[in-house]
Amino acid sequence: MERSTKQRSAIRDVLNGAQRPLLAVEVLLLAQRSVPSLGIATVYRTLKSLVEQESLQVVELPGENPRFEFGHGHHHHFCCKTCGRVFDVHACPGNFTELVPPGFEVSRHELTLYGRCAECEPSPAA
Amino acid sequence: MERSTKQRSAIRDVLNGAQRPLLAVEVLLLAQRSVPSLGIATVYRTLKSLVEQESLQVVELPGENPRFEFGHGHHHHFCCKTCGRVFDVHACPGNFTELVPPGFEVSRHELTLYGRCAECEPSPAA
DNA sequence: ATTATAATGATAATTCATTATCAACAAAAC
DNA sequence: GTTTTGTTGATAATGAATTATCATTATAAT
Repeated sequence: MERSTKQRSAIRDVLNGAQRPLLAVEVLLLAQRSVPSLGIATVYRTLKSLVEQESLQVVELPGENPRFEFGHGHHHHFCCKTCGRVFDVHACPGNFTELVPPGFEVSRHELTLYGRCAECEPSPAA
Repeated sequence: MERSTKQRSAIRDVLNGAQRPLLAVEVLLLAQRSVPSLGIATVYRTLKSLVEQESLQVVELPGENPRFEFGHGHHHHFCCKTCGRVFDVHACPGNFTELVPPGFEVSRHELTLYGRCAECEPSPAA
């Protein structure tokens, strides 16, 4: 049977606590705060099984490594070009069916916004 | 000086002819119609220099390898889940500034639509 | 506390796209 | 046609993320 370990709890907690999707490396670093000995292999193993067994979602942004977050409905993402962090955007402009030519059928969409997050300074030469 | 070769013309022609961004492998296969001996190394070399020197744009879709297309203004993409091809979508819903929390600044956006293209059959059990 | 075995962590191995290497080839100048 | 040297293609090498291996550790039942 499956055992409960401090490593898995730490990884779960980190994913639950973050308000944003995390890279495997981010999970590692954040979870090492509670379990310093944590290795990257355990992170990958746990992420993989969470994705297979539960509601952990894989978030893929263009040209970036997969991020992970516990699912909470349809939403989009904002990527800060300064700090590289990705935030959830819970608003959605709606359906984009009318953007495509006749004969095309839209079933899903992904929207990624880029810019500067609230915590990052505006560029010096304003 | 730079030399003009049949390989480069073939690659250029393929990129110009396609109405959509192409993977390196797609460029290879399409260009081999005119130059059967064409190797993948030449494709990568040519794509790289075109991106550096000219208006060849890199199109990154979530979880996919980069595609390439000659630039023609701001637009988005439609990815057919059946055939895997990516098409240009020249319409744009506009700016998404109001979707993000105060303090956040949106400078760019990427929109990817998924569904079925006009050439692919609808799923059998309608 | 003992035991069975699932889980961990260090790291080797894998995967796969992309890049480097280099001998053979070919474009452009002469 | 000959020469110069940029270009090509086969393939080895690289890089980076992820996965497998395996001895060790730790959970949970007894």
